[in-house]
Amino acid sequence: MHIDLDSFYASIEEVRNNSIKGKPIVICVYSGRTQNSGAVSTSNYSARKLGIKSGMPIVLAKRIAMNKEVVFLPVDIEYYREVSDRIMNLIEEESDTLEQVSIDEAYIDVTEKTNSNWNKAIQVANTIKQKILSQEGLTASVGIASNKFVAKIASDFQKPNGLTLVKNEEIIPFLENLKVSKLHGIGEKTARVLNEIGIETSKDLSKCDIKVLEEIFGKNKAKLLHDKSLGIDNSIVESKKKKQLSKIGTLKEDTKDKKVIFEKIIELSNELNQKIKRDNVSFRTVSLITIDIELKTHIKSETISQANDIQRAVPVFKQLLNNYIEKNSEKKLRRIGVRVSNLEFFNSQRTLDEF
DNA sequence: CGACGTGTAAC
DNA sequence: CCTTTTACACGTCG
Repeated sequence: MHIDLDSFYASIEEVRNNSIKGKPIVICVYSGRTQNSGAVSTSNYSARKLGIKSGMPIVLAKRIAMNKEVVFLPVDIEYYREVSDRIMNLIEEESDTLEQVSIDEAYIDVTEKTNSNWNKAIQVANTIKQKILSQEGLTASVGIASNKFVAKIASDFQKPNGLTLVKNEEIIPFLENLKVSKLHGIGEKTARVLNEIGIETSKDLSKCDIKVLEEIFGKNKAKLLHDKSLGIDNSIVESKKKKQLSKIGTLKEDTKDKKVIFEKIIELSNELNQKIKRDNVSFRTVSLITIDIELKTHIKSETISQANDIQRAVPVFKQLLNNYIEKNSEKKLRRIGVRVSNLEFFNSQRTLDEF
């Protein structure tokens, strides 16, 4: 089963403030560069009808919103996480296994609990939907199928507040007419390449000779694409450990001034350190993410001995920045980020100052 | 085989 | 006009 909280951030804000309920709501990530620089994180369905969508520049959204009553709010991720945690706990209680994939999405396995009975699965889904509604005032869209991939697409089929069951014999007819870009894992690039060779729908893809796909995408990806077209997915529902933590930010203005950039690195490092402490992890690999004025991203990394505090990473960031500036003396930077990976989790038991 | 950089994808 | 965070595959190098 795949459970997707409907326009999560925007819906939470509606619950928080009854006076904006039903109005178009746009949740924004302000970059702090100018008054309205930044992007739209989430909009509710009322705002989507106007054409305000995720990822859109805020300035553009405001232009569309001109002369209309549209509510713009900044993201309050801390609060959304609290709500999310409560909901995930509630979902977990109704599941054999929970796999949370993001703040507003989860897969659950209910094979045991339902004895592989579709009707029982629908009951479980409705119980979960009802609890989320009564306890948090939010709606969710649910997809039920015999694998994660089909469940994911099913949850997207009727939104918001949907419930879609796809039984095994319904998988092919269900997928058949979908555009390839609707298949989870096929993004913009892959869809474009497929379109170029005349493949528009899932059906087209399933009929395409695997050899042809191998020519273009290589053996592994070809198999993956072919499986997707037939709704085949053997991956299991399992909770996964985080593999990296990062924090990225936008510079006040494009610059190549080492001092200015490093100040931002320090600021981001402190924020990243909070995450490191919160998750109680140590790290071995340290990366500096640079995004230049053309929005091209570069990542430079270095692996060090195990550390549990960002203090150990800061000199590495400095070094990586020096290297970058040396090699790209002409290029100004727009954004900068810090990342740690090669993580190891600790029991709260273990004392940390042994490093 | 581990480390690293890049591309793709999703949220 | 252009945010943030994470994952994973693949090629390459030593």
